[in-house]
Amino acid sequence: MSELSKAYEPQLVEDKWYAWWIDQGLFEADPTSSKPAFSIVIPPPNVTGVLTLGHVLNTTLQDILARHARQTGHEVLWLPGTDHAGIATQTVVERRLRKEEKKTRHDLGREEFLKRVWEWKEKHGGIIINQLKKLGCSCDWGRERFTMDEAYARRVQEVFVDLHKKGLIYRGKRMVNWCPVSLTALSDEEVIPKTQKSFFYHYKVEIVEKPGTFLEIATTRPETIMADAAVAVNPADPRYAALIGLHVRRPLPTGVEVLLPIIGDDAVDFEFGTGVLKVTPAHDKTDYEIGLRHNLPVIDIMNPDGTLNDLAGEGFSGLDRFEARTKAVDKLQELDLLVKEEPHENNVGFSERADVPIEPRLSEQWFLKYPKTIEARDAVRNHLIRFFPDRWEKVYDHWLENIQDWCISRQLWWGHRIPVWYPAENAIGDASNAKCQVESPGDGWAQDSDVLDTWFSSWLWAHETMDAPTLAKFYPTSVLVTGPDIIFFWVARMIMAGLEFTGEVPFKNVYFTGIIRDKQGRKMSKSLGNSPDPLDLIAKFGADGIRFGLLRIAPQGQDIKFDEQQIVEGRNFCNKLWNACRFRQIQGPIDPNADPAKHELSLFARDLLARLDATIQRVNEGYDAYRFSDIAQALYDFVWGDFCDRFIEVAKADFATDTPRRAGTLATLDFTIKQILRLLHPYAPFITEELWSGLGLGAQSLMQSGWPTEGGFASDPRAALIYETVSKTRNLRATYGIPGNKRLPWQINPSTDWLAGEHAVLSILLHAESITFCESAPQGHAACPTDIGLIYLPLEGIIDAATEKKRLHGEILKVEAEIEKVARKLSSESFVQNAPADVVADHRQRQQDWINRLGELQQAHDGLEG
RNA sequence: GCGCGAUUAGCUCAGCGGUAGAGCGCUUGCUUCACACGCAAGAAGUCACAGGUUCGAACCCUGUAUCGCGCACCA
Repeated sequence: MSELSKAYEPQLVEDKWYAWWIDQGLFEADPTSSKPAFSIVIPPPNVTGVLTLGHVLNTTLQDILARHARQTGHEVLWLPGTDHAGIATQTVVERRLRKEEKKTRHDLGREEFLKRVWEWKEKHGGIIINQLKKLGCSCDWGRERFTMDEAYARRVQEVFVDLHKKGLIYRGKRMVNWCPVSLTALSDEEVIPKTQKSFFYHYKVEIVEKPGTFLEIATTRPETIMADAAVAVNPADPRYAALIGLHVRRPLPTGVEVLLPIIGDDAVDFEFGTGVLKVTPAHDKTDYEIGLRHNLPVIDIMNPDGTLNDLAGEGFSGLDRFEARTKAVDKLQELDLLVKEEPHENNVGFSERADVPIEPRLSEQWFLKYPKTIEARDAVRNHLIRFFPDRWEKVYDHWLENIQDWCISRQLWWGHRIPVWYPAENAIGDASNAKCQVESPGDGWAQDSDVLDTWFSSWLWAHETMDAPTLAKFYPTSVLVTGPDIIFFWVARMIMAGLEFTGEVPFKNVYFTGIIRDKQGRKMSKSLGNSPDPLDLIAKFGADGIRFGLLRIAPQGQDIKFDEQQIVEGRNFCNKLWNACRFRQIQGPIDPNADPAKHELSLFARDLLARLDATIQRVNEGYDAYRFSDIAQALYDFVWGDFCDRFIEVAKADFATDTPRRAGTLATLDFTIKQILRLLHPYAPFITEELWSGLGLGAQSLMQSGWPTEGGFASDPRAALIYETVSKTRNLRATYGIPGNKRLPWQINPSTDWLAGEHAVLSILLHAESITFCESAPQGHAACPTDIGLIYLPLEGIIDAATEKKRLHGEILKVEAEIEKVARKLSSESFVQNAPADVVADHRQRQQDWINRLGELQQAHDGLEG
């Protein structure tokens, strides 16, 4: 083959290999295969979304698992697809419509609007999928699914009908979380509490039966005074208990006299505020419940869009809720009822999508009483499903323990229409004569106008994306890789759905990724503009660079502070590997079947192969424990440190002249490169495939070449002694400002008998002009004690005696400190008596080694003049 | 309020009972025939704080502080 280029250029090879993999059908899952199954369903990204770093992390992890599974002999299904993302997608299309045509969805009508959304989906739906391909994802694309595919959508509706039949789905008038911007109900999980700096407004109301006596009330929402139906105190509160049964005058709206009863209710905390609570059943969840207990009227003063209606009275009607708040305060001031405004921090629920405070609102919605909650809890508690990291088990359990019914209807158009039919258009919402079935009962029947929560379709994703043979082979899936932010939205619900509709858990393991943050620790977000475009990064550094770089800093379940530098390092690592292979290529033809065991090997080769074994073991352990950054680090250390920095450098000695070691060293290189490429392939699929092919290691894809097993090589500690010695001599050079490229005449008085055999290697590593072995200290030389003996350099013209004395003195101080440390430990009776014998022996040995070294240094030091 | 994470070199993070580590950055020297996306050497840390367990603690236990994240009806 042609010679490799000087630097790895990912742009030139990535597309080619991806097309080839597809062409070879390597990502296709065969349900009839006899191999053990390994399966993952992708967490479906929003159909109109674009790739974020979060996706990169998430899908790279899945790709690593999928490729690793293929290499270890599994039949792999990685099932891709997208989610219709109800609110998100509808909002995008509506915004566009407003901008470009100055129209609302109501101007178009339901049918026409949905046509537009589908058009939008067709246009933008493929973007993220293509981006995943750029990343190298090995999904079985022929099985791509969409949550609104015809068959899938039908199943969603069938599931609704089924649960309705079982009595788990019901329609009810409840307090729900209402988003005044999206104009729909939301589930509790879609409400994000945010701490707000607001005000506590204290105002007073007169007690009707005791003119001139006032009660002081503290509220954060004075704009709802007009909807108050009572004033509540705790019956156990001595300050107010006697007032229960009396009445107060409601200050707003002005112009009408409304008397509110003073009621007693345990829900009132008398420590909080003034201990007097204004009860607003229409606009607060707690107040609604109090209202139910006391039979209070529900006075709804708000329109769906958050403006006030006519019941709010003159001057408030039509105002936005926040304008109304200011105005209500002014009004109280005018009436001389405002006592004070106090700065106050409180938690306000925000709509996840629209990012505005939600309104608690009484409304008719469809609710689901979750099925299989007990079984779902047990499945995780008894480790039928394992969470990685396991701390999420507690979070999951706690949520299920306190689970509330799920509001599943949405007042949107984009989504799965609720399969409930009413006898006439004007009867919509009246459950009394409704029919719950997928098909229309016939002419004259009108379908419920609402759609289902998006998660009511995605909770079926693990099984409804598969046909019968696929289910038989690949379900339950092996592992789910997702973010902990959707543990309730998706993970928990999928477990319940799996148990309810398949009788099995949907997956065996769940790996929760961390969340990617910027350098300052903030979440990536569009508005902050701190979210780099992964496509730019791929273009700049290659898909392998971003994959490896990101994975190396993504420890299990810990949030990740993103820094482009990490991607640079990933790219550099790829280039390092590339050049190591290039070095090998320059030495001559490669033997794809090289077997180092068949050769006489240098001690360095044996040491390298032992380290390769250790690396294989580290990597395997990493996969078992889902410790992905450990795997990346193990490979980085081995490739860069053991292979390049050490072995390739000593190998140069074997290639400089035609030595008997040459064949063994070549075989070791070939074998090790082969194993490295296999081990690294899941993390860096493109470059490894390119090298595999380029070096002629196999005609088949690397993906099909199996997984390395440990070769059982024993390490050779002599290698480390040489490497350390070389380090010492380089330090010597640095101390005297002797450039690395200056050749030096070394003399060595060896302390071992095997050193002479390594003459050529030492010559290269020490960058020697000559190396001679001696048996005693030569005249006029400085001595450097090392693990393999005393090494000498001439003083004349190279070493300055005074500087060398100083350097040695520095070393002596360090060694003395070490001796002191070990001695202190060994002098402790209790340590010697209680510590395990081998630990004590270890310390003794260390002490002896340091003492010996000290002696040598002392001698070298004292032997110098000056 | 309850729960969960984090706190180790300037930065990003490993290490989780037996001599404090890596990469980047920094300083210095190298166009040494794979790689300057590189090589080599070096400086740099009372492992947040206080107690405890242990022969021995960055690591285990108990508190405290700071930051972050969940959960909870506190108006």
